[in-house]
Amino acid sequence: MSPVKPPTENELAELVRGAEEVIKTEALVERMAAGRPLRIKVGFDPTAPDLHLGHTVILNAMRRFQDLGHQVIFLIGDFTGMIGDPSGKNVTRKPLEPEQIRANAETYAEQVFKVLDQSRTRIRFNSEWFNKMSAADMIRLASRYTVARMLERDDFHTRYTAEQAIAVHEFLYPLVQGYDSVALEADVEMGGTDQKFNLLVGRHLQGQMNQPPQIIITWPLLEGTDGVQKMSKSLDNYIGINEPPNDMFGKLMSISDDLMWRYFELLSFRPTEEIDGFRSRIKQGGNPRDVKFELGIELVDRFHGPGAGAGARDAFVARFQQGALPEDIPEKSIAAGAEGLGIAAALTACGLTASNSEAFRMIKQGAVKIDGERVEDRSLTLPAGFNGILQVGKRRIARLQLK
RNA sequence: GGAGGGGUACUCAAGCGGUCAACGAGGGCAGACUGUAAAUCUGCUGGCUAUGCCUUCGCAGGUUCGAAUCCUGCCCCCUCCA
Repeated sequence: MSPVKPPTENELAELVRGAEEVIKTEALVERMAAGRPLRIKVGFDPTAPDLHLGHTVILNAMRRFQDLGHQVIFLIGDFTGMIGDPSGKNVTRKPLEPEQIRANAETYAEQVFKVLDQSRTRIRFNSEWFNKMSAADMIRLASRYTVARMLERDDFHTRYTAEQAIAVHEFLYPLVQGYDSVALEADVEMGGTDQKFNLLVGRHLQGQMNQPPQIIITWPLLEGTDGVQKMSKSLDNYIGINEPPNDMFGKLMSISDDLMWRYFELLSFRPTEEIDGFRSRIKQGGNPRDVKFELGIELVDRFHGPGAGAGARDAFVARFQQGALPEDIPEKSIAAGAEGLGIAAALTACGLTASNSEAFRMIKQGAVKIDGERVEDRSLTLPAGFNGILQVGKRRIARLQLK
């Protein structure tokens, strides 16, 4: 590996822009000054290869390190996956089949290299070293930490005081993750703020095993589109990186103005000065929506290629500012007799409502339209041969043809 | 092993023999307002062949004209003691 130049002050500032905490900054500066590529470790869950923008906060940080010449280790916790990160909801998982792990790794690769530099990334699995460990080794590892300190972990502490279950094996999770840093001789480990404890365990173990303790950088958990809770699939407040350009753009447009700045800070690669420029533009009376367009274009371009962002913006403007129907309306064709089909049944058949009951409710609330005309009558029957556009609310649309 | 507390709809949480498809809050959806913003206001939020019927309150039985509510057994969770 070629020598690496120490970062300028500005490079360092951009490197940790938005980071929650660096432990310790001096150590980071010092190690970066050494002139060798650092080993940047970040662990990922083996089961959730469906990435959303929240995951990319840390990918962006990894990319910034790579651009300065450092080496990123994308660690897939296939062994750790057997434990399940103690979040209170997870229980011990069945070990994944090797083929499944390989398939997930490939799915990861497809997605993360939209952000990461492939030439400076190594994908590793922690089963590489843990499968070779004996029970005795594991017990030795467990002896290096105390229960009292384990209970300091925020998550354990909360659950313990809230009288929720903590299984013994969950204590192994931080130890296993920490040991990964030893096995990899990590210089830096990054993770979400919820990972701080685990990352510190890595530092502790490295120190005990005569390695220089890793530097820790924690990143905030990005708020989801609701602006309050962290982005996650289960809360359905996420923006997936594989979502179609128009969906991605639309979701970004619906975030609050406050949240927009947060997204700029953590998701945009624009220099801080440029973002400050946007801020002052709005202070002088600019429409925040236009700045939000810039954010949407940048992110859609990143995941769908240059030009995709502008296309999504144009489609958005046409659809919502000019009231056009979207181009890609799902089409449904249903066989109905001469007597036609009831409106509720039709909506449900098109997947616009979950049940006939819901369809009736939607009609009652004035949410249902046929070819743009509001439906008032719940007993309306679509005649045989009907062909038109059904709508429930603003987003649920389908074209239905009765045969 | 012993004592006590608890399991209710997406989540939290009332209810403790009929008026309970189940209070309330959050979330979600829809309508109004807008920049598809956010905030706010309003409504809805089990299913159906729909002014009625069917299935839901950890699981399985039982008592009763009638049970989420009472009884029996089982499963699971928490606390304290050992």
